[in-house]
Formats: sequence, structure tokens, C-alpha cells
Amino acid sequence: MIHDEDTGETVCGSCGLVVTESVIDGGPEWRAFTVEERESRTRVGAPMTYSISDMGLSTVISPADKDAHGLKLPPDTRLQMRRLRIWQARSRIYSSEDRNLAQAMSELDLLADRLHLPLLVKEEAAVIYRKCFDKDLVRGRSISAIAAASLYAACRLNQTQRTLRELSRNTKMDLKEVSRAYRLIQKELRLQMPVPSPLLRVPKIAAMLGLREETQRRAVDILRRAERLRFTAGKDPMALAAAALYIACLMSEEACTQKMISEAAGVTEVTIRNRYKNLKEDLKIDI
DNA sequence: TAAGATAAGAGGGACAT
DNA sequence: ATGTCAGTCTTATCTTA
Repeated sequence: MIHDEDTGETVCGSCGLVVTESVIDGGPEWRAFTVEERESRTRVGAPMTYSISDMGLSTVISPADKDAHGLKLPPDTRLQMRRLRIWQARSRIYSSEDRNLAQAMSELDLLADRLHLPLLVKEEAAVIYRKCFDKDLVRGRSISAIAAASLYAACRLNQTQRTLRELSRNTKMDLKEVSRAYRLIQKELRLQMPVPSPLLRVPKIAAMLGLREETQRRAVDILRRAERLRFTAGKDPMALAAAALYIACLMSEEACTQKMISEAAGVTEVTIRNRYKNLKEDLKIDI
């Protein structure tokens, strides 16, 4: 086994197989060159994070009735500490705000995990959820719906290719609920979403079908031309990408049926046919 | 068997009431 | 707030090559 500190990969020394891709580095994230620097930068505690309901910053009073030197506390101090612990716990979790956030964050965790979303996206979703909470958008709606919608919004903002359907499939809710919540928060928070480009969907579909690089390139060409002529507005990007790939397959004589593409892209064959038809007409493509 | 055609229905945006 | 309209996409079924 060879461990590569730079990439964090552990690689088998004889065959080159990557065993684990990410290794947790327990060391500090800063560097220090002098003793003074080291001392001034040293700090204690977990890093702050948005995906724990209190951002990981709350104080925890140790349950052991000992002082800093490990000696038992005198009885009256012990009683006082016990009372403090109770109030501390109440103020942390038992306020309705924190209960709400705590539940939302755990749902976010679960969902992000299932969809293999990067930490960055999850943290952004957590920020969005907090904004929703502050704007009072959660009251009267389900926490799960707002949490799922926040995650979807974070995906969109980061151009991370996940469909609303993929998201709702991993929750108990149906697509309608999540998309309603998503539209609500998009409107209320005035989120400026990047326009979803069909170009970015091509690799995803092509990879599922194992299509050649050449075919992908042709599909991208077709979509570029269509975008330039404004034929793509208002159409499902996934459907456009699927249709372009279908045309590309025909042109490069790569065997691929509409059905295969429709399954990989998550759009129906009929929709692919429609997009295929007007792409062909609009761009005057002869196959 | 794959691809095309047709029709009915759902859901949401734009716009008027 | 509620209703209507055009356009998109889905589901289902039938036809064609």
C-alpha cells in the first residue's frame, strides 16, 4: 500500500488500484513557522459548520462533577452545575427554533449523503434553509419539503447536475411538494439561478450509455447551434440533450434506440421525438 | 421491433379579472 | 385571489416500416 499525502489516495503498490479516495487529515489546516505563530494559531474545538443546528458552537457543560483539576466539586457547587446543565440543554435543543433546525439539518445530511453531493453543496443548502427559516417560510409547511428544496436550490446554484426527480425519489415526498417548495424559496429569496444548459447534461447521459467521445462532441455541436439560434428556450434541457445525442448517434452510426436514451435521460420517448423533430427542422439537419 | 402519430391529462407561467 | 390560455411534457394506444 502506498499512501499519497497530496491527493489523499491510498493506492495498491502492485496493481495501482485506488483503495480509498479520501482520508481524513486530523492535523490543523494552518501552517506555522515559528513557535509564536504556532501558539497564536492553536485553538481548541470543532470547526464551525452551518450544517449543525447551532453551527457547532454551543457550549457543553461536562457531566462529570469535577473541576478543572479533576477534583470533586463541593456539594453546593455540584447542585449549581446540575441546574446550569439543565438550562443549557433546554436553551440548545428545546427552543422550537433549534428543534426545527436540528431536524432540518439531519434531513439535509441524509439526503445529501444519498445523492453523493459534495459538502459545499450541503453547506449552501443549510444556509438557504436558514434564510427560509428567518423569512418564516417554514411555518405551516413541512420541514422535509423545505429542506429538500433548499438542497435542490444549492445544486442548481452550483451547477451540480441533479434533477428534481432524483431528489424527490430519495424522500417520502412526491415531486409536486418539493417543486412547490423550491419555487417558493426561489421567489422569496430572489435566488438568481444560472440557466440550466443542455450542454452540461450530455456527458451524464452519454456516460450512462457508454457512448463514444465523438458522438458526445457532435451532440454538443448541435446544442451549441440550437442555443445560438434561440431554439432551446422553454424546453427541458434534459430532453434537448437526449434528442441531440440521439441525432449524434444516427450521424456517427452508433447503435442506440430512443428507448435507451429515454431511460438514461429520464424523459419519455415521445418528448425525445418531438425535440428530435424540431431540432432536425430548425437546424436543417439531414442524416 | 423501433420509430412515428395521435389524443387526453397534469402542472405551472403569464395575464386578466 | 381566481380563472383562462398557450405551451410543454407525460402516459397510453395505435399504426407504420
